[in-house]
Amino acid sequence: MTKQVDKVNHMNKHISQEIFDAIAGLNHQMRSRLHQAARDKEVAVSGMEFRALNFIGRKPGTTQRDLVQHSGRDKAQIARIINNLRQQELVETRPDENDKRATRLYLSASGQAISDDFKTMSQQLVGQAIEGLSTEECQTLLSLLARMNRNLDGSEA
Amino acid sequence: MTKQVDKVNHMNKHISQEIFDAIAGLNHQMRSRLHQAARDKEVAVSGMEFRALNFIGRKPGTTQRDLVQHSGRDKAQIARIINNLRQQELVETRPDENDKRATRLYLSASGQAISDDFKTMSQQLVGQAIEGLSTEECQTLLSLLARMNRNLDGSEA
DNA sequence: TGAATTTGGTTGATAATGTCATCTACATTC
DNA sequence: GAATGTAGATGACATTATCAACCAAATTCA
Repeated sequence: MTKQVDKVNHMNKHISQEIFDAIAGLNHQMRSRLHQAARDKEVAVSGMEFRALNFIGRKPGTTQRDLVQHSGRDKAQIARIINNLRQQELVETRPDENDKRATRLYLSASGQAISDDFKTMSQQLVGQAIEGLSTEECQTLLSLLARMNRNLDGSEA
Repeated sequence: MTKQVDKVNHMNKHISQEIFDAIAGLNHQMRSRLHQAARDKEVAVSGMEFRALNFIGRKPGTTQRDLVQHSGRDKAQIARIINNLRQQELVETRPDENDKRATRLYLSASGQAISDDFKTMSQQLVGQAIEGLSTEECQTLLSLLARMNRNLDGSEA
């Protein structure tokens, strides 16, 4: 394992730099375009809020805790995002039966609508980014990214 | 070309979503760890400042304009970053001979040192992320990311 | 040449994102 | 039942990003 790392590091010092830059650049591009698209469509939800909506849409009944775990963000940030969404009545909450501390999260109808809207936008965006890439290449990309994410997730105590 | 996009979109609607999430997640992980590492080492330079240092190191004599173009960031942000770096005496500036508006940017000795320091950190970080990936896989990853970046760069007027 | 426009860079205002520490109420452990 | 852990809320703050308005030098072109 460590041997592998050394080998890679030794072979291409500059590649890590480029990978870092490439990811940062892509992320920024995607964010700012999504932001722009949202403004154009006058959707009053910002990036992280959208991602939270999406997550809740995929997993109705999740908790903030789950969101924190999945996103890696600070719980304070998540709490505020959820609070915003709740005030805009895009998510509804129900207390957990078993654990009175936790609140379970669901999309409201308008939340669902916005989530769908935004999903379409982000699909178009990513679609544009992966224009010319074959399905296999997308799969490869995704699996590589996933592995990297796992490497980083696992490492920190 | 368009046929290709449609095909991909049709085949895997959810993949774009996952790619988006994966990139955002990776970016966040890398940023926050780099930030942490910087704090630990008591390097008083933050993420974007570091990237600017790096860029200037790679291309001595660049201008803010180049940085804006390369990074895709707002010129106001770049201006402030450069200003900070200049105040910390990490970059030096010389007026452009031909164009009296422009100022050319160079690393000072301490700027160079910090840049090197930071480069090592980010290499370790990315090294950790790509642990277990073969050199070929890294190359593939990088070329896919680069293609995506190009797709997005080219598209917006 | 001189007016109009563009371009490199600066500044102010403000929004979005992220981090840390502290606090509460409930849950779990022992 | 006391100690400890966990879900979430809140205050304070730093970083990152965007937009608009601005100045001065450069370029265009009438």
